[in-house]
Amino acid sequence: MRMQKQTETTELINTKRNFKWDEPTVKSIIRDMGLKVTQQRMIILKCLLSGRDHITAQELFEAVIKKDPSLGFATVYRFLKQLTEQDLVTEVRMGGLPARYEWAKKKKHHDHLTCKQCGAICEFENQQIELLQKQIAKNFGYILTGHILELYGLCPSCQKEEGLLPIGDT
Amino acid sequence: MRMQKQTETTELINTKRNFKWDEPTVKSIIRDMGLKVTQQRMIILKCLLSGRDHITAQELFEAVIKKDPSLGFATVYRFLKQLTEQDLVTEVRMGGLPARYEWAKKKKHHDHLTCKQCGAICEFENQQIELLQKQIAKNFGYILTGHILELYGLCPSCQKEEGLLPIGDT
DNA sequence: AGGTAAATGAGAATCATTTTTATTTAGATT
DNA sequence: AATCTAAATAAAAATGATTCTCATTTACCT
Ligand SMILES: [Mn+2]
Ligand SMILES: [Mn+2]
Ligand SMILES: [Zn+2]
Ligand SMILES: [Zn+2]
Repeated sequence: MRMQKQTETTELINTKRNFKWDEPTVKSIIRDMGLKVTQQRMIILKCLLSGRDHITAQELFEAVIKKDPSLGFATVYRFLKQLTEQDLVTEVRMGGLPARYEWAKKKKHHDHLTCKQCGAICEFENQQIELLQKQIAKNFGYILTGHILELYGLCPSCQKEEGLLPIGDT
Repeated sequence: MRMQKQTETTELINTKRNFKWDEPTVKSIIRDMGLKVTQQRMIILKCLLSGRDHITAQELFEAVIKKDPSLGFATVYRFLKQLTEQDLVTEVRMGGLPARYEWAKKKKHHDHLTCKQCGAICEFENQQIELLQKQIAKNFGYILTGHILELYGLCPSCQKEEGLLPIGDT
Protein backbone atom coordinates (compact mmCIF):
# COMPACT_ATOMS: atom_id res chain seq x y z
CA MET A 1 0.00 0.00 0.00
CA ARG A 2 2.63 2.43 -1.13
CA MET A 3 2.27 4.83 -4.02
CA GLN A 4 4.54 6.89 -6.13
CA LYS A 5 4.68 8.76 -9.42
CA GLN A 6 3.16 7.20 -12.46
CA THR A 7 3.36 7.32 -16.24
CA GLU A 8 0.49 8.90 -18.12
CA THR A 9 -1.08 5.60 -19.00
CA THR A 10 -0.69 3.90 -15.67
CA GLU A 11 -3.09 5.08 -13.04
CA LEU A 12 -3.36 4.40 -9.39
CA ILE A 13 -6.66 3.13 -8.18
CA ASN A 14 -8.58 4.86 -5.43
CA THR A 15 -8.45 2.51 -2.53
CA LYS A 16 -10.61 4.79 -0.41
CA ARG A 17 -13.99 3.86 0.94
CA ASN A 18 -15.92 6.97 0.00
CA PHE A 19 -19.40 5.58 0.51
CA LYS A 20 -21.37 5.16 3.68
CA TRP A 21 -22.20 1.59 4.52
CA ASP A 22 -25.09 2.15 6.83
CA GLU A 23 -27.54 -0.54 7.82
CA PRO A 24 -30.10 0.19 5.09
CA THR A 25 -27.44 0.35 2.38
CA VAL A 26 -25.96 -2.96 3.39
CA LYS A 27 -29.44 -4.46 3.59
CA SER A 28 -30.34 -3.34 0.10
CA ILE A 29 -27.12 -4.69 -1.36
CA ILE A 30 -28.15 -8.12 -0.14
CA ARG A 31 -31.76 -7.67 -1.18
CA ASP A 32 -30.67 -6.51 -4.61
CA MET A 33 -28.72 -9.71 -4.98
CA GLY A 34 -32.00 -11.54 -4.71
CA LEU A 35 -31.06 -13.05 -1.38
CA LYS A 36 -32.64 -13.05 2.01
CA VAL A 37 -31.32 -10.50 4.44
CA THR A 38 -29.88 -12.50 7.30
CA GLN A 39 -27.87 -11.38 10.30
CA GLN A 40 -24.89 -13.42 9.14
CA ARG A 41 -24.91 -11.84 5.69
CA MET A 42 -25.14 -8.41 7.26
CA ILE A 43 -22.16 -9.13 9.45
CA ILE A 44 -20.09 -10.65 6.68
CA LEU A 45 -20.79 -7.79 4.32
CA LYS A 46 -20.07 -5.12 6.91
CA CYS A 47 -16.76 -6.78 7.77
CA LEU A 48 -15.90 -7.05 4.10
CA LEU A 49 -16.74 -3.43 3.40
CA SER A 50 -14.90 -2.03 6.38
CA GLY A 51 -11.98 -4.43 6.48
CA ARG A 52 -8.76 -4.46 4.54
CA ASP A 53 -8.63 -4.88 0.80
CA HIS A 54 -7.54 -8.20 -0.63
CA ILE A 55 -8.80 -10.12 2.34
CA THR A 56 -8.78 -13.90 2.41
CA ALA A 57 -11.85 -15.94 3.29
CA GLN A 58 -10.05 -17.01 6.43
CA GLU A 59 -9.24 -13.44 7.47
CA LEU A 60 -12.79 -12.36 6.80
CA PHE A 61 -14.07 -15.31 8.80
CA GLU A 62 -11.89 -14.32 11.73
CA ALA A 63 -13.24 -10.76 11.63
CA VAL A 64 -16.77 -12.06 11.41
CA ILE A 65 -16.69 -14.42 14.38
CA LYS A 66 -15.70 -11.52 16.60
CA LYS A 67 -19.21 -10.23 16.04
CA ASP A 68 -20.90 -13.61 16.08
CA PRO A 69 -18.80 -16.57 17.21
CA SER A 70 -21.44 -19.01 16.09
CA LEU A 71 -21.24 -17.96 12.45
CA GLY A 72 -19.82 -20.79 10.35
CA PHE A 73 -17.02 -20.43 7.84
CA ALA A 74 -18.99 -22.26 5.18
CA THR A 75 -21.40 -19.35 5.30
CA VAL A 76 -18.56 -16.94 4.63
CA TYR A 77 -17.34 -18.98 1.67
CA ARG A 78 -20.86 -19.39 0.36
CA PHE A 79 -21.65 -15.71 0.51
CA LEU A 80 -18.28 -14.72 -0.94
CA LYS A 81 -18.98 -16.98 -3.87
CA GLN A 82 -22.33 -15.40 -4.47
CA LEU A 83 -20.82 -11.94 -4.25
CA THR A 84 -18.16 -13.00 -6.74
CA GLU A 85 -20.71 -14.48 -9.12
CA GLN A 86 -22.64 -11.24 -9.06
CA ASP A 87 -19.43 -9.27 -9.64
CA LEU A 88 -19.80 -7.35 -6.41
CA VAL A 89 -16.44 -8.64 -5.27
CA THR A 90 -13.41 -9.59 -7.30
CA GLU A 91 -11.58 -12.77 -6.54
CA VAL A 92 -7.81 -12.46 -6.84
CA ARG A 93 -5.92 -15.70 -7.04
CA MET A 94 -2.17 -15.82 -7.11
CA GLY A 95 -0.35 -19.08 -7.53
CA GLY A 96 -1.56 -21.78 -5.22
CA LEU A 97 -2.24 -19.33 -2.41
CA PRO A 98 -5.66 -18.78 -0.87
CA ALA A 99 -7.92 -16.51 -2.90
CA ARG A 100 -8.24 -12.89 -1.87
CA TYR A 101 -11.35 -10.78 -2.22
CA GLU A 102 -12.04 -7.13 -2.72
CA TRP A 103 -15.14 -5.02 -3.12
CA ALA A 104 -15.44 -4.41 -6.84
CA LYS A 105 -18.39 -2.07 -7.04
CA LYS A 106 -17.35 1.56 -7.47
CA LYS A 107 -13.78 0.56 -8.09
CA LYS A 108 -12.63 0.16 -11.63
CA HIS A 109 -10.76 -2.79 -13.05
CA HIS A 110 -7.16 -2.95 -12.01
CA ASP A 111 -4.23 -5.30 -11.68
CA HIS A 112 -1.82 -5.93 -8.82
CA LEU A 113 1.81 -5.54 -7.99
CA THR A 114 2.67 -7.64 -4.95
CA CYS A 115 5.77 -7.66 -2.77
CA LYS A 116 7.08 -11.21 -2.50
CA GLN A 117 8.62 -10.39 0.86
CA CYS A 118 5.99 -8.60 2.90
CA GLY A 119 2.87 -9.04 0.78
CA ALA A 120 2.28 -5.30 0.19
CA ILE A 121 -0.06 -4.81 -2.74
CA CYS A 122 -0.14 -1.92 -5.20
CA GLU A 123 -3.04 -1.52 -7.56
CA PHE A 124 -2.69 -0.09 -11.01
CA GLU A 125 -4.23 0.00 -14.40
CA ASN A 126 -2.33 0.54 -17.59
CA GLN A 127 -4.38 1.34 -20.63
CA GLN A 128 -1.59 0.49 -22.99
CA ILE A 129 -1.30 -3.02 -21.60
CA GLU A 130 -5.06 -3.47 -21.71
CA LEU A 131 -5.01 -2.46 -25.34
CA LEU A 132 -2.08 -4.70 -26.24
CA GLN A 133 -3.88 -7.62 -24.63
CA LYS A 134 -6.88 -7.07 -26.85
CA GLN A 135 -4.66 -6.92 -29.91
CA ILE A 136 -2.88 -10.14 -29.03
CA ALA A 137 -6.17 -11.97 -28.59
CA LYS A 138 -7.40 -10.55 -31.86
CA ASN A 139 -4.27 -11.69 -33.64
CA PHE A 140 -4.99 -15.23 -32.53
CA GLY A 141 -8.61 -14.90 -33.59
CA TYR A 142 -9.78 -15.04 -29.99
CA ILE A 143 -12.46 -12.98 -28.33
CA LEU A 144 -10.90 -11.73 -25.12
CA THR A 145 -13.13 -12.23 -22.10
CA GLY A 146 -10.75 -11.63 -19.24
CA HIS A 147 -7.21 -11.60 -18.01
CA ILE A 148 -4.99 -11.97 -15.02
CA LEU A 149 -1.98 -9.72 -14.66
CA GLU A 150 -0.03 -10.02 -11.48
CA LEU A 151 3.38 -8.46 -11.03
CA TYR A 152 5.73 -9.66 -8.31
CA GLY A 153 8.69 -7.90 -6.84
CA LEU A 154 10.37 -6.35 -3.86
CA CYS A 155 8.81 -3.23 -2.37
CA PRO A 156 10.94 -0.23 -1.41
CA SER A 157 11.00 -0.98 2.31
CA CYS A 158 11.82 -4.63 1.79
CA GLN A 159 14.68 -3.60 -0.45
CA LYS A 160 16.25 -1.80 2.49
CA GLU A 161 15.60 -4.33 5.20
CA GLU A 162 17.19 -6.85 2.88
CA GLY A 163 16.11 -10.33 3.47
CA LEU A 164 14.93 -11.41 6.85
CA LEU A 165 11.44 -10.44 7.90
CA PRO A 166 8.27 -12.49 8.23
CA ILE A 167 5.59 -12.37 5.57
CA GLY A 168 3.20 -9.79 6.95
CA ASP A 169 0.10 -7.93 5.82
CA THR A 170 -1.10 -5.56 3.12
CA MET B 1 -2.99 -24.26 -30.69
CA ARG B 2 -3.94 -21.92 -33.47
CA MET B 3 -1.76 -19.20 -34.87
CA GLN B 4 -2.30 -16.16 -36.93
CA LYS B 5 -0.64 -12.91 -37.90
CA GLN B 6 1.06 -10.91 -35.23
CA THR B 7 2.21 -7.41 -34.47
CA GLU B 8 5.88 -6.73 -34.62
CA THR B 9 6.31 -6.90 -30.88
CA THR B 10 4.23 -9.98 -30.22
CA GLU B 11 5.88 -13.20 -31.18
CA LEU B 12 4.65 -16.72 -31.27
CA ILE B 13 6.66 -19.25 -29.38
CA ASN B 14 8.00 -22.35 -31.04
CA THR B 15 6.07 -25.19 -29.57
CA LYS B 16 8.03 -27.76 -31.55
CA ARG B 17 10.24 -30.38 -29.97
CA ASN B 18 13.33 -29.92 -32.08
CA PHE B 19 15.72 -31.85 -29.90
CA LYS B 20 16.29 -35.54 -29.61
CA TRP B 21 15.45 -36.99 -26.25
CA ASP B 22 17.46 -40.17 -26.43
CA GLU B 23 18.38 -42.25 -23.41
CA PRO B 24 21.78 -40.61 -22.80
CA THR B 25 20.36 -37.11 -23.16
CA VAL B 26 17.58 -37.78 -20.68
CA LYS B 27 20.07 -39.39 -18.33
CA SER B 28 22.38 -36.42 -18.38
CA ILE B 29 19.54 -34.00 -17.74
CA ILE B 30 18.88 -35.82 -14.50
CA ARG B 31 22.55 -36.15 -13.65
CA ASP B 32 23.09 -32.45 -14.35
CA MET B 33 20.39 -31.70 -11.83
CA GLY B 34 22.58 -33.33 -9.24
CA LEU B 35 20.15 -36.19 -8.79
CA LYS B 36 20.49 -39.91 -9.04
CA VAL B 37 19.42 -41.44 -12.31
CA THR B 38 16.55 -43.73 -11.44
CA GLN B 39 14.21 -45.66 -13.70
CA GLN B 40 11.23 -43.68 -12.42
CA ARG B 41 12.88 -40.35 -13.15
CA MET B 42 13.77 -41.57 -16.63
CA ILE B 43 10.19 -42.57 -17.26
CA ILE B 44 8.72 -39.38 -15.86
CA LEU B 45 11.08 -37.20 -17.83
CA LYS B 46 10.52 -39.07 -21.07
CA CYS B 47 6.78 -38.79 -20.65
CA LEU B 48 7.08 -35.12 -19.88
CA LEU B 49 9.28 -34.44 -22.87
CA SER B 50 7.20 -36.40 -25.33
CA GLY B 51 3.76 -35.61 -23.96
CA ARG B 52 1.57 -32.61 -24.47
CA ASP B 53 2.51 -29.16 -23.34
CA HIS B 54 0.88 -27.72 -20.25
CA ILE B 55 0.35 -31.12 -18.72
CA THR B 56 -1.00 -31.55 -15.22
CA ALA B 57 0.72 -33.69 -12.61
CA GLN B 58 -2.24 -36.02 -12.79
CA GLU B 59 -2.06 -36.35 -16.56
CA LEU B 60 1.66 -36.96 -16.38
CA PHE B 61 1.12 -39.54 -13.68
CA GLU B 62 -1.38 -41.36 -15.86
CA ALA B 63 1.06 -41.44 -18.75
CA VAL B 64 3.79 -42.66 -16.45
CA ILE B 65 1.95 -45.59 -14.89
CA LYS B 66 1.38 -47.02 -18.34
CA LYS B 67 5.10 -47.67 -18.43
CA ASP B 68 5.42 -48.65 -14.79
CA PRO B 69 2.18 -49.19 -12.86
CA SER B 70 4.03 -49.33 -9.57
CA LEU B 71 5.39 -45.80 -9.87
CA GLY B 72 3.84 -43.60 -7.20
CA PHE B 73 2.29 -40.23 -7.80
CA ALA B 74 4.27 -38.66 -4.98
CA THR B 75 7.34 -39.40 -7.05
CA VAL B 76 5.88 -37.51 -9.98
CA TYR B 77 5.05 -34.50 -7.83
CA ARG B 78 8.43 -34.63 -6.15
CA PHE B 79 10.33 -34.73 -9.40
CA LEU B 80 8.17 -32.04 -10.99
CA LYS B 81 8.94 -29.79 -8.07
CA GLN B 82 12.63 -30.33 -8.46
CA LEU B 83 12.41 -29.65 -12.17
CA THR B 84 10.50 -26.47 -11.43
CA GLU B 85 12.99 -25.34 -8.81
CA GLN B 86 15.80 -25.80 -11.29
CA ASP B 87 13.82 -23.92 -13.92
CA LEU B 88 13.77 -26.85 -16.28
CA VAL B 89 10.02 -26.77 -16.29
CA THR B 90 7.65 -23.87 -15.84
CA GLU B 91 4.69 -24.19 -13.56
CA VAL B 92 1.59 -22.48 -14.89
CA ARG B 93 -1.17 -21.94 -12.38
CA MET B 94 -4.47 -20.47 -13.38
CA GLY B 95 -7.10 -19.75 -10.81
CA GLY B 96 -7.68 -22.58 -8.43
CA LEU B 97 -7.12 -25.20 -11.11
CA PRO B 98 -4.40 -27.82 -10.95
CA ALA B 99 -0.98 -26.55 -11.97
CA ARG B 100 0.24 -27.29 -15.46
CA TYR B 101 3.83 -27.92 -16.39
CA GLU B 102 5.84 -27.36 -19.51
CA TRP B 103 9.43 -27.95 -20.50
CA ALA B 104 11.10 -24.59 -20.19
CA LYS B 105 14.60 -25.28 -21.41
CA LYS B 106 15.18 -24.06 -24.95
CA LYS B 107 11.89 -22.25 -24.89
CA LYS B 108 11.89 -18.59 -24.03
CA HIS B 109 9.64 -16.88 -21.53
CA HIS B 110 6.10 -16.51 -22.72
CA ASP B 111 2.57 -15.94 -21.54
CA HIS B 112 -0.66 -17.74 -22.33
CA LEU B 113 -3.96 -17.11 -24.01
CA THR B 114 -6.44 -19.78 -23.02
CA CYS B 115 -9.84 -20.64 -24.45
CA LYS B 116 -12.39 -20.74 -21.65
CA GLN B 117 -14.48 -23.18 -23.61
CA CYS B 118 -12.18 -25.89 -24.90
CA GLY B 119 -8.95 -25.10 -23.06
CA ALA B 120 -6.86 -24.44 -26.19
CA ILE B 121 -3.71 -22.57 -25.26
CA CYS B 122 -1.78 -20.07 -27.39
CA GLU B 123 1.64 -18.93 -26.32
CA PHE B 124 2.97 -15.48 -26.97
CA GLU B 125 5.41 -12.93 -25.82
CA ASN B 126 4.96 -9.22 -26.19
CA GLN B 127 8.02 -7.09 -25.62
CA GLN B 128 6.01 -3.95 -25.17
CA ILE B 129 4.00 -5.45 -22.34
CA GLU B 130 7.14 -6.83 -20.73
CA LEU B 131 8.64 -3.34 -20.87
CA LEU B 132 5.54 -1.64 -19.52
CA GLN B 133 5.49 -4.05 -16.61
CA LYS B 134 9.01 -3.09 -15.69
CA GLN B 135 8.10 0.58 -15.85
CA ILE B 136 5.07 0.14 -13.65
CA ALA B 137 7.10 -1.67 -11.01
CA LYS B 138 9.74 1.00 -11.20
CA ASN B 139 7.15 3.73 -10.75
CA PHE B 140 6.11 2.11 -7.49
CA GLY B 141 9.73 1.75 -6.45
CA TYR B 142 9.55 -2.02 -6.72
CA ILE B 143 12.15 -4.34 -8.16
CA LEU B 144 10.23 -6.60 -10.51
CA THR B 145 11.05 -10.26 -10.01
CA GLY B 146 8.29 -11.98 -11.95
CA HIS B 147 4.82 -11.78 -13.36
CA ILE B 148 1.81 -13.77 -14.38
CA LEU B 149 -0.08 -12.76 -17.48
CA GLU B 150 -2.92 -14.99 -18.53
CA LEU B 151 -5.44 -13.99 -21.14
CA TYR B 152 -8.80 -15.72 -21.36
CA GLY B 153 -11.20 -15.81 -24.25
CA LEU B 154 -13.03 -17.79 -26.88
CA CYS B 155 -10.97 -19.45 -29.57
CA PRO B 156 -12.01 -19.26 -33.23
CA SER B 157 -13.51 -22.74 -33.37
CA CYS B 158 -15.44 -22.30 -30.16
CA GLN B 159 -16.83 -19.06 -31.53
CA LYS B 160 -18.45 -21.03 -34.36
CA GLU B 161 -19.67 -24.03 -32.41
CA GLU B 162 -21.29 -21.55 -30.06
CA GLY B 163 -21.77 -22.89 -26.64
CA LEU B 164 -22.17 -26.56 -26.11
CA LEU B 165 -19.07 -28.72 -26.19
CA PRO B 166 -17.14 -30.48 -23.44
CA ILE B 167 -13.97 -29.01 -22.03
CA GLY B 168 -11.28 -30.75 -24.05
CA ASP B 169 -7.51 -30.71 -24.38
CA THR B 170 -4.56 -28.50 -25.27
C1' DA C 1 30.67 -56.67 -3.40
C1' DG C 2 29.63 -53.32 0.45
C1' DG C 3 28.15 -48.98 2.59
C1' DT C 4 25.37 -45.10 2.75
C1' DA C 5 22.93 -41.23 1.49
C1' DA C 6 19.33 -40.57 -1.61
C1' DA C 7 15.05 -42.14 -3.61
C1' DT C 8 10.80 -44.56 -3.56
C1' DG C 9 5.82 -46.10 -2.65
C1' DA C 10 2.06 -46.09 0.24
C1' DG C 11 -0.59 -43.78 2.71
C1' DA C 12 -1.47 -40.15 5.93
C1' DA C 13 -1.52 -35.19 6.43
C1' DT C 14 -2.53 -30.55 4.98
C1' DC C 15 -5.01 -26.73 3.30
C1' DA C 16 -8.37 -24.29 0.80
C1' DT C 17 -12.76 -24.87 -0.64
C1' DT C 18 -17.23 -27.31 -1.38
C1' DT C 19 -20.91 -30.36 -0.29
C1' DT C 20 -24.16 -32.59 2.68
C1' DT C 21 -27.69 -32.75 5.98
C1' DA C 22 -30.49 -31.83 9.68
C1' DT C 23 -32.21 -27.70 11.69
C1' DT C 24 -33.53 -22.92 11.74
C1' DT C 25 -35.35 -18.74 9.83
C1' DA C 26 -36.83 -14.82 6.57
C1' DG C 27 -40.39 -13.15 4.70
C1' DA C 28 -44.57 -14.06 2.06
C1' DT C 29 -49.43 -15.41 3.00
C1' DT C 30 -53.12 -15.84 5.49
C1' DA D 1 -49.94 -12.16 14.82
C1' DA D 2 -49.77 -17.24 13.54
C1' DT D 3 -48.61 -20.24 9.67
C1' DC D 4 -46.06 -21.85 5.88
C1' DT D 5 -42.20 -22.95 2.96
C1' DA D 6 -38.25 -22.21 0.33
C1' DA D 7 -33.96 -20.49 1.49
C1' DA D 8 -30.24 -20.17 4.74
C1' DT D 9 -27.45 -21.90 8.38
C1' DA D 10 -23.96 -24.62 11.35
C1' DA D 11 -21.35 -28.40 11.71
C1' DA D 12 -19.10 -31.78 9.95
C1' DA D 13 -17.71 -34.60 6.31
C1' DA D 14 -16.05 -34.64 1.61
C1' DT D 15 -13.13 -33.15 -1.94
C1' DG D 16 -9.04 -32.33 -4.69
C1' DA D 17 -4.51 -30.84 -5.20
C1' DT D 18 -0.31 -31.14 -3.22
C1' DT D 19 3.05 -32.32 0.42
C1' DC D 20 4.91 -35.00 4.05
C1' DT D 21 6.31 -39.21 6.72
C1' DC D 22 8.50 -43.22 7.16
C1' DA D 23 9.79 -47.86 6.41
C1' DT D 24 12.04 -50.07 2.60
C1' DT D 25 14.77 -50.13 -1.52
C1' DT D 26 18.32 -48.55 -4.64
C1' DA D 27 22.07 -45.80 -7.12
C1' DC D 28 26.51 -45.18 -7.16
C1' DC D 29 30.95 -44.15 -4.75
C1' DT D 30 34.52 -46.89 -2.71
MN1 LIG E 1 -7.12 -4.89 -5.88
MN1 LIG F 1 3.37 -22.37 -22.34
ZN1 LIG G 1 7.67 -5.66 0.86
ZN1 LIG H 1 -11.90 -23.11 -27.71
